[in-house]
Amino acid sequence: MVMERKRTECAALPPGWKKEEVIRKSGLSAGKSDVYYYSPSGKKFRSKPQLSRYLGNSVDLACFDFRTGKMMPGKLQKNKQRLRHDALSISKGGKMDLNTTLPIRQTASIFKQPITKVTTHPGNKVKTDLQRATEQPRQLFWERRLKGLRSSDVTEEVLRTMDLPKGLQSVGPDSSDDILLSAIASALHMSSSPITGQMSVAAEKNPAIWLNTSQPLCRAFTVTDEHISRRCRMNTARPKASLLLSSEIYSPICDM
DNA sequence: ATCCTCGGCGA
DNA sequence: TCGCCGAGGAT
Repeated sequence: MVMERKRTECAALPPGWKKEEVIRKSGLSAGKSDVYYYSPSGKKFRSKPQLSRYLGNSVDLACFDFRTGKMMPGKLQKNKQRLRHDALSISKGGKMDLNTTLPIRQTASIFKQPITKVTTHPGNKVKTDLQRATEQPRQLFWERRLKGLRSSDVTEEVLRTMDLPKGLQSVGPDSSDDILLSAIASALHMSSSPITGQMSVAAEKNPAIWLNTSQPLCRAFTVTDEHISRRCRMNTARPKASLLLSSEIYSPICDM
């Protein structure tokens, strides 16, 4: 007979996290117990440091008691954040777990090593630049993977694709309007800085070298007063909440 | 290969 | 004593 073990939802952690307590049944430590936690994706955690590393700053475990699974106010113990090899977070299903803390190598490597993030390096222009040190590397033309993606509403019907204004022109290989649309929509979401398109003239001739990966694959464009006034007139005609994503963010594009 | 379990080290 | 994690055995 197989002993079923209860994994109980842990209220102190984000939804989906389960806790399990296993009693040791033999050996010198018989009668003692081990506590494990399971992420929503099924990855097993067997210590507080391991859990802390995984959740990062999104959850403050300072007063979290690993054994009981409850927050214990007034229990401010030290919580050092060592980086060790279980940073490689492929879960049981073979899928990469989401929400892993940043400075950790997520790509496959025969060496299970964390990334040492150097943010202070006098004399080195690049690494001293906080913007660049924080920025994740991006694949050139990564937008191509967005090809074919369509938005849909709750009834699963594919919504009308948005038309791009003639002023926007694509740059790079495999240039098509649907990729460009996805790229711009993505850029608006991901970046807090202005979307300008590819400013460098060289990017048009040799995008593989001159491409600015934080900008969408389109030529530099300008928005005129004419665009904006037309935009305002369209406002009242737009159907409400037709997109799951924020229509406010998309609106400058779809009707311009 | 992964998973489970208990030993054993260090705080 | 307890938390953490290595490592051997199980699967």
